[in-house]
Amino acid sequence: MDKSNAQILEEEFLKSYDITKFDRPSVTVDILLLSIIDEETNNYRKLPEKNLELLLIKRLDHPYKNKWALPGGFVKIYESLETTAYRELLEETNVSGIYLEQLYTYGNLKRDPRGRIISTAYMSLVDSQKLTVKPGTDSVATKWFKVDINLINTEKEVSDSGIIEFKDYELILTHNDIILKAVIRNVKKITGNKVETSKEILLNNDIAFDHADIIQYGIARLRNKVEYSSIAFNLMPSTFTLSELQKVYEAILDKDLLKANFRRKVSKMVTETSKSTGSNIGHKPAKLFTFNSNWE
Amino acid sequence: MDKSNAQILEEEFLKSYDITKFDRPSVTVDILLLSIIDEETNNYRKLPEKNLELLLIKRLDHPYKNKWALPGGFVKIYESLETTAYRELLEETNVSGIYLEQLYTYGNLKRDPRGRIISTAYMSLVDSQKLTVKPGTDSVATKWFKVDINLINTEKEVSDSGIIEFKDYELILTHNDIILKAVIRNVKKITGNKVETSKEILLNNDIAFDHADIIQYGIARLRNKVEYSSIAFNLMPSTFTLSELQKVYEAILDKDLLKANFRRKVSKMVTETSKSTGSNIGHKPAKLFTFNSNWE
DNA sequence: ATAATAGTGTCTGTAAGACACTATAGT
DNA sequence: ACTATAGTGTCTTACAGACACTATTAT
Repeated sequence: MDKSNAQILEEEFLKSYDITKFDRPSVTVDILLLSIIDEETNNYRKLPEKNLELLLIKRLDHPYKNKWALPGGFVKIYESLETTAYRELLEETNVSGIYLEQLYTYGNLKRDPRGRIISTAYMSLVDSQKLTVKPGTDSVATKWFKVDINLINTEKEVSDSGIIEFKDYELILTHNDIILKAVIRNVKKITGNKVETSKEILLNNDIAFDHADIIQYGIARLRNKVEYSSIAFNLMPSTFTLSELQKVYEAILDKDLLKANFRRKVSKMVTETSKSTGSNIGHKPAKLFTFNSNWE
Repeated sequence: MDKSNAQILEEEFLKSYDITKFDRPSVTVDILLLSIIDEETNNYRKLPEKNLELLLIKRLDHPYKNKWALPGGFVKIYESLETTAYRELLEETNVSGIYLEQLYTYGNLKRDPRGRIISTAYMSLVDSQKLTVKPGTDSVATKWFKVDINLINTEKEVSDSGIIEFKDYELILTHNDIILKAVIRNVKKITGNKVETSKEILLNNDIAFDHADIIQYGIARLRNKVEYSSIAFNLMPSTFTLSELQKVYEAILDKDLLKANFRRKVSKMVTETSKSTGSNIGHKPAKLFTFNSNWE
């Protein structure tokens, strides 16, 4: 009886509560869609190099007209954030059920000139073989860009009040002749016991909004996660050779790995199949593996 | 000339663009404010036990009237997410400049009965000695709860389509006689190469909204981060003994650590001072240390 | 034979975990 | 003497990194 009374009171409260009367921001979702794409090779016996690539859309309208942006859009009132992300992904790639992970929510006041817009960034990974919109054959406005991020400068300032460290990363996105560049500064401020980090875009000509920041953050997360999780398998087809897997790791980490060590590292995450790669490849065939879903 | 033309076009576009005409969600910030609080002890020569505690507010209004909730509030149109978080922290604790880290953004449709409300959760860590509102002397509606999270059940279902794993965590929050309990199920679905995770609240009587979920997520993040970062020092005063530091690690991780191993692990993160703990403590005095801001 | 990939064995150094031991203050 | 904390030394195991070596296929 008491409880049902409380329920009635709550219902009455909610009936008279009009949330729309408060001034509030808009919310969007931006998606860092990543894939591994093979480089062309003319040597039949050489394995193709693999690159980490990212989907960008050329903006046809203001603001940031003609600049390149992450796919994304407004969160509808009847959609969860994930639903919005999956809807955008389906619109851009025609694939569903792919890997999706929330990255970070960007809420600075001036990040969008249209007004107060908060954006939750997601990272999505897809095996390029599943893409119906193949790289190269896509529309004018949607292109896959090879991603390069390099640490180009570090500075350290020591003072009485603490330490300030800068790490400047150069982000280079390439699609044929189109080259987009940005420099993102990561700031680490140490005062007493407290470590504070912040970011700043030092240079950016062609990447819309704060998307250069999102890209750098997402790639850093991927590089970190690939070292201890099975996240890279989201970029692989259902069967693959260990060399292919290694090239994916190398594309993500942007460094060469030693074969023997790599194989030891992934050994528990993969299962050997009875099949091997076909013939006419000019070298020893390799065993095909699948992801070991019993890992961990 | 061309550029200024484009600028004029952009300005015109923005002038006619009214973002408020779209239906949109509201945004709040919720804060997981954590501190380490000493247990009372009657033995003068024993060091006090330390507990990880969390600030909750008893809701005086609907919805979830009389339930306990994380401090938080609506993001004002002129505030960044961080600004909102710091404002809320200042209101609750009267301390500024403390550690703050974004956790996750919760955007499910039904998470708040008042309407469509998206919430970005932050985790904040504070040295309890800095708190002006001391635990115990606080207002009726604001209390510090000891946090316990235990894995109480795991299940694994293997089928043709993949593997589903459940991990059920029991969350217990205690403040004197007040005991709040919830059970949060973490689901891991493995299909092919893809690993998908989701969460579900199985049982929850006294914790408002989806805050039990946020608490479990934040504590998991803290437990993870304490192993490889200097995050725990945000909970320490400017000088401390290694035993005190160890007790903080033990409170966070909820397990005992071996002294020699612990000291090796933190050795590079601390700097020895010339001072030691005072006298009349019934045992050998300990050296005082500070955080080594040159670490990493 | 040569070019290319496939696959394995072993050494070294570092770090984590377990455990045993010594030292010191106050009653 | 006893209680409690402070502080160090060493053994084992596991794992990451470097490197050397063998095997197989197509031209």
